[in-house]
Amino acid sequence: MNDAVDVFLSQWARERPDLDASSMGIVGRLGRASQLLWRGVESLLAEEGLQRWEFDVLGTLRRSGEPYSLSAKELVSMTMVGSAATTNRVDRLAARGLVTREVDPTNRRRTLVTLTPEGLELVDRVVGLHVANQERLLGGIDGRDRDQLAGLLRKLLVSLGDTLD
Amino acid sequence: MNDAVDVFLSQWARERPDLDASSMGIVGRLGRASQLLWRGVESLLAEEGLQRWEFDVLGTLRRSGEPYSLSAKELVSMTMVGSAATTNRVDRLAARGLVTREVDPTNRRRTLVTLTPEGLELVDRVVGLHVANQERLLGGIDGRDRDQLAGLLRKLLVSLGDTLD
DNA sequence: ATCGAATTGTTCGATATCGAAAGATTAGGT
DNA sequence: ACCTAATCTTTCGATATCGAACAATTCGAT
Repeated sequence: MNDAVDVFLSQWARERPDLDASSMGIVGRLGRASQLLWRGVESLLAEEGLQRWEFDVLGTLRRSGEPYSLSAKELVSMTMVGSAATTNRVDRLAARGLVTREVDPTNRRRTLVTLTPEGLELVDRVVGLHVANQERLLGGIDGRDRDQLAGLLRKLLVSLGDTLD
Repeated sequence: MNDAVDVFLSQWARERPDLDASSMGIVGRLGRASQLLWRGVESLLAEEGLQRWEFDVLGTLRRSGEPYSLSAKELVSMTMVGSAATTNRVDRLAARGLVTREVDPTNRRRTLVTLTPEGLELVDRVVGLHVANQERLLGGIDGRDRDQLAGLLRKLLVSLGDTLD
């Protein structure tokens, strides 16, 4: 059984036999797998009335622990999206009543974003479904392979400098 | 050494110990690794005056072989981007003189997109640098791990249904 | 106390994407 | 031949993002 990247690689091998395309295969498969997995994630979230970016923000607040409150800056660094997009996201979540936005009284430059009870209830319910769904999406590879994959990805990430300061 | 996903996972483990977050770890690491690798790819392409989507289209035409010509529909299916975006991309590449757009005389519903000599020269030069760059980006993991990773990703992709018709 | 630099968020303009509707062409059945 | 359905591409409106410019606040040195 071939995957879509096999075709990609054989085309390059035919057209440019001078190049060793094996590293293209890894980068290509990583991107492709990530894309397909996230598509599966999005489809579950959509059933619960959430977009991926919404779950991203709500989940970030939730996993930060009580009082489920982060500054805009912290959200930026934890979600890997820019400050402009974060402003926009918080606007829309606040409009849905899932978070509140308030000025931090101890430092009025900061905006505190906090889960509302509705937001907390929603994210706590959806995260369970989300985990089960990811389990299902990975169902095609068994536990041993899964551990191996996790380990290799971790090694790759560390080598790419994906560490926290 | 921890990667950024370790923190993510330990936060969830603290807040929701009832959930088994290991599958979240795989999906998260895949997405993260893919993001970081593509960032490295983009940075090389930018040095050559190309954006990722441009290389994506030019490379797709190049690897299709002579006469380096595909219909818009074929481009859509090979690049995984919608038809509206493809129209837009071809517009801009044609404006740069890297491809031509012509109506297929044998079926005037079809638009044929073809590499110009300039486009061919460019993509043939850049793809070599691109491959070397990907080799560099993956430099942190050795050959054995790389093969293992490629195999696992391939298995995952097949299980996700990423096959060609 | 006050001025300039640093920090934090928001606004603005540009960019790229998608889905749905529309336009143009071809194929198929009668 | 003709009409309808199918195919292929483009257009349009909506969405989400980014970087740079801007505004507000705080910090630090004098």
